[in-house]
Amino acid sequence: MQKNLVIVESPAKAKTIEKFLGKDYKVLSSYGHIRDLKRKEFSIDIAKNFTPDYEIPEDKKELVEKLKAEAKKADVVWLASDEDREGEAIAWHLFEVLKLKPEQTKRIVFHEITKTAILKAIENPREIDINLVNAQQARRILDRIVGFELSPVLWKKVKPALSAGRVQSVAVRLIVEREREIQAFNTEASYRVTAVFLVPEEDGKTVEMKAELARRLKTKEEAKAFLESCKNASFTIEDIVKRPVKKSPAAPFTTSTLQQEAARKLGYTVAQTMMLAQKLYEAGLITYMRTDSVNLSEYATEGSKQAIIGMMGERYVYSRHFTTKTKGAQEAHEAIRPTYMENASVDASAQEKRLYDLIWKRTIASQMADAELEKTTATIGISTNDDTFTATGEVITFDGFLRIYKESYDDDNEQEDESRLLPPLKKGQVLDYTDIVATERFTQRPSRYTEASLVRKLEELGIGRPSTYAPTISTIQQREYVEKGDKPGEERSFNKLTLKDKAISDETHTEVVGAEKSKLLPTDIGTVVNDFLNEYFSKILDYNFTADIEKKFDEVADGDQQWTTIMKNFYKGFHPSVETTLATKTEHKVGERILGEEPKTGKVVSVKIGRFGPVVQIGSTDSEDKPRFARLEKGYSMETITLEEALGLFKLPRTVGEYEGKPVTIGSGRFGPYIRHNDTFNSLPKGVDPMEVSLEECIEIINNKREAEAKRHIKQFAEEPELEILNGRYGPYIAYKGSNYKIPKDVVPQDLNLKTCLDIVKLQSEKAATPKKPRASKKK
DNA sequence: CAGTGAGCGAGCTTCCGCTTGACTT
Repeated sequence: MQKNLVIVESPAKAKTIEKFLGKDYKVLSSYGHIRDLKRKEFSIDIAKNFTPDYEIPEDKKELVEKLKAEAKKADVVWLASDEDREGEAIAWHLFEVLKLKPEQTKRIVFHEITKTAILKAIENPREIDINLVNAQQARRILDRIVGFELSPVLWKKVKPALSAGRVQSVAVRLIVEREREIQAFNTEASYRVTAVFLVPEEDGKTVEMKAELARRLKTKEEAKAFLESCKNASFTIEDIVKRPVKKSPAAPFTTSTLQQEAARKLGYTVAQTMMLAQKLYEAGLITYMRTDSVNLSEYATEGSKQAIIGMMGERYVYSRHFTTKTKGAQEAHEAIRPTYMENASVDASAQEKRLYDLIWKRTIASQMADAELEKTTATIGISTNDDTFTATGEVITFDGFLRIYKESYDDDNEQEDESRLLPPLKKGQVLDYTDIVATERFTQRPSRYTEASLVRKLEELGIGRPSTYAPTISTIQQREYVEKGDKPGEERSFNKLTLKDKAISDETHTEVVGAEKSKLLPTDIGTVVNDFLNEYFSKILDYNFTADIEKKFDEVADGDQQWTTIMKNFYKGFHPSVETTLATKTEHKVGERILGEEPKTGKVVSVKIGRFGPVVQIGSTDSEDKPRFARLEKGYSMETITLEEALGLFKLPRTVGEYEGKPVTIGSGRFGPYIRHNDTFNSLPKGVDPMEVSLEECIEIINNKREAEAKRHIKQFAEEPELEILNGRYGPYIAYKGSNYKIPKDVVPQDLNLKTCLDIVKLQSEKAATPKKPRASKKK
């Protein structure tokens, strides 16, 4: 007979807690929410005060049955989900679904998973906070209304299977607007002047010292005049200022900052980071990885302190308590930190190790002393004018936390290295120069978002939660609103004036600027959808929408406001805009652009979003003959394509000749240009121009493919024609009755006989045949 | 993967936030 049942959200947490609580407690996990609005239906009865229609999803039914059975057996059920809006709702759904009785149910919360914290929580149970639950219901229902009313508008007006939502649509807006800012950006040039002075040292040698003119010069004439004035000038040190500077460590990791630093320092995508962190968490090596809190438990600060003293001594310790500044943070967990601070490294995969190392260092550094630096600024006067040069140097007098960890920034490569030391200088000292250079510099356009910098921006706006940053980024890419890609830089020439040996030289140099790798770029579809939503649903796309509505959810949580009132007010404004948008008949399709006329026929040439993406169309539907279509190939965008380029897309398919009595044609399909011959399709390799490719080249490609196809079949057995050894993308494998089986590495596939093949099949199908319920999601 | 698309027609697509699986031929 079980006395106590404790339910938490995560199974890893359950395992740990069970150890602390002993025999009288059974600890199970709910695996997050156990009930939600129906997946495929609207599930909200607007007329009945927004009554939600909840259901237990298919893949949760077995679990819920188990929880029900265990709850029945227990005297007391402790609902120990997280202490935030979602956690409270999970507790409430459990209470409802498991049909718990109030007198047998206790709601408890704890912020750290230690024995004392949990025992303390058990001593201080409370009841479910229905206001907090209602705030969650309001959040959930509002998101469903927005998503399920807006998306169908897009299906009708733009393209089927698109989506819109409170979070994803704003994420897309950020990316589209950044792209527009970049297009509209005007660079301004100015001249930056640097000088190299010679400073004599005590031993008679001289060292070079770099200095920069305190202001920038606007024009080439101005720069030239300035250098001219320096020709016969003398340079004197007018002032030397030394001042101490302190640097403090960054706060411990939250989900968002971990994603950013792992991207900058380790090159991980946000999804990768989360996957590795999950592994570390499940292995008990780090605390929970989805958090917006920078708080460390006392256990962690104490552990850090001991580790720092042990490694570096007392002087390096400085206990700090960080507080969250993030909008809408709910702080149900600790910051992300190592479970045990004494573990400087762990036994895990190479990638996991690197992530752990980052987390360990960041945590330790957050509990370390400030770094102390001495910054020296020398001002150098010019005898012939009022301008001054400044030389700066920096020395670290005490490394403090920098000994362990230095935070990275997105524009690190742009930053000048100031960590150099100035040579010994005296006030009044006169210096010679070796050269003075005026270089033309340009203002920089904003840079495109990376996955991680988009996460940072979303968090700053209070949009999205730690558990959704990675999924949101994947959604907007799946919908093809955004794609990750590179932008080549542009060549730009700049002017450089050098004063050396009392002569001024004038040179033009070139540089490549603005090259970007793995950035988020808006697609045509993303741009069209964004502009459409922004025009008709500007309120939802407003960067402050989430923050404003969150304030109202907080009022609900505090009991100052009915959740249904919030919904009524929102719906009153929102729903009519959906109705009118649907009713609005427009002459042109959303995003359509007329390019001109086809010279031969005079038919209208336009670009628009078709059923399968952006297309060029010649002719209209109301004319007698059907319009012709061509996909927009990569490299073209609806906003910039010209009439000539658009017409060029209709040059395919073209016939290049005949081979084996059958025509060879070049076409352009969903996956790029291809050669069609005798009902076979052969992709054209990259770099081959589909307009220029010759018949001979095509024949070679066709034959190569045939050869590869022939090599695909390694072996087959007369006794069992259904079994084949094939060569695939991942090497040789066995294909048998519609399934594929891996061939062990130490086996030469040619040497396999039928029996060993069947053994492999048998072995692997047994392994795979863990009798789990079939996956709910079906693939098309 | 599959190389399509103005209308005969049915039915489908979609949100955000909480969790971890089952897949890697």
